[in-house]
Amino acid sequence: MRQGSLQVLLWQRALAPHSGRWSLPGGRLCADEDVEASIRRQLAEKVDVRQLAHVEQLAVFSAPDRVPGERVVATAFLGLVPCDNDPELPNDTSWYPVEALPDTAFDHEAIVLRARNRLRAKLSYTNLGFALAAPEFTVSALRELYSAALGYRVSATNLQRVLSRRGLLEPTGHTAPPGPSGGRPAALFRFTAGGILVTDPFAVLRPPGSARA
Amino acid sequence: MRQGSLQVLLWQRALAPHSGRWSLPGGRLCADEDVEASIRRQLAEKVDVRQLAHVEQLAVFSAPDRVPGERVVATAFLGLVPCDNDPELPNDTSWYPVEALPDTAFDHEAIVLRARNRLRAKLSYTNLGFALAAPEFTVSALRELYSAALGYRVSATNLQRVLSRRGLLEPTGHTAPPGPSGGRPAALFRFTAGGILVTDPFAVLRPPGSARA
DNA sequence: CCACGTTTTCGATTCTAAGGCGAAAACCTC
DNA sequence: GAGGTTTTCGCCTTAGAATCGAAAACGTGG
Repeated sequence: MRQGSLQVLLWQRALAPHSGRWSLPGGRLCADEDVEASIRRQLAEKVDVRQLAHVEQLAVFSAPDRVPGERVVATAFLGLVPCDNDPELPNDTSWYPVEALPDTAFDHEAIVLRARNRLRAKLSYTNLGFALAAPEFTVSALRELYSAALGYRVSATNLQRVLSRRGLLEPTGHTAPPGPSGGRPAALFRFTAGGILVTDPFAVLRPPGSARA
Repeated sequence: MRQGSLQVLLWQRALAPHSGRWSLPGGRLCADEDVEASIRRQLAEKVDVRQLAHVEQLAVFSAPDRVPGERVVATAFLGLVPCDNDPELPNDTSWYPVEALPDTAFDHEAIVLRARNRLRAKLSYTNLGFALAAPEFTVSALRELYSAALGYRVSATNLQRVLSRRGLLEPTGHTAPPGPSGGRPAALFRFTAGGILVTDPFAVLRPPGSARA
């Protein structure tokens, strides 16, 4: 989340093929690492994004002609950077809004769209939002974050109650200063610890008599 | 679904490493195919499972030591065989209940468990069940299928209503003959066409005033 | 310092959809 | 035709999300 919109970190290719186009960070898998270790290493090498709040496998992209001249199979990952973490970026690296991508290399546009869809889906049934938010946040800020990521406006009232009911949200006791035009100071919240929690993947067709603790 | 339980197709390895153990069907990726084409080819070569009702990527397994002596990165797939399709099996191939796997090779047990979890999750919020069911089925048969796959008993009444409400189920007009002990003849249903439909991945936090068409 | 606009928060109500129960329907066998 | 079996359907309950509006807590400007 950057400047009110969902953005993706791209870097401009210097070498052929597709030199000059923008691509997702990545690189080759080494002998002593699995794919997740590899993508974390690639990110740490090229940009200062060592604290990814969340990393998960997205999909394998393996069309034989996806990279001209060479057979390359890519395992795509979805990684989330908290909005309060603004890493130093090299010149050839930049954030781009997911809805307005530049000229991308290979099949990376398709990968980005897939990642966006995965994020949208998971936002609603997990607490994945915590990976995008700052450690402490107001409900309004969280609402803007969800709205931008989901692509439609969500109700702040409902967002707070849904997340609270699920036990994902807890008040910190602090309050944020009101804006320049006044207004009641907003209470600050944080997500409860415990990593990604799937709210209820089997939401429907539950076992009988399981009134959901 | 075989004999009332969720089963997985395994074949017994003839060569080292792990000779004699049971493994998931698979093989090497060729130059002119993507991973999905590859897994379909592997299945068609080794067993008569050409009509998979559903195939989807599961995850990449890439621990450096997952296969001794050689670096092998595997893209695991989840494929579903309808319960009315009983393919001819070679001698070294067999169905095994997911809950009672034999001695498996490599990390294949973990892969199977991951696949089972994915199936369970998707059964509740997609119409993926159609890929396990016969073209026409009774609600009772569908209930048994869901119960076995999910691992707990579901109510036939509720199952029918939930699926119908979502527009995933439609009556064929035919009826199945009653069992040997009598009983009202069951109506036959089919899943509505249209491939896999995600019921509502954004189930919560919907756009305002969207009462779900 | 007091009325007014602003923003957040909280409670009450409505609405949707799943869960549960029992009666009725449609078949068998004896 | 009586009794047992299985399926089907309607009604009711319950949970949780959506909506609405009032109250709280702050600024600003007269």
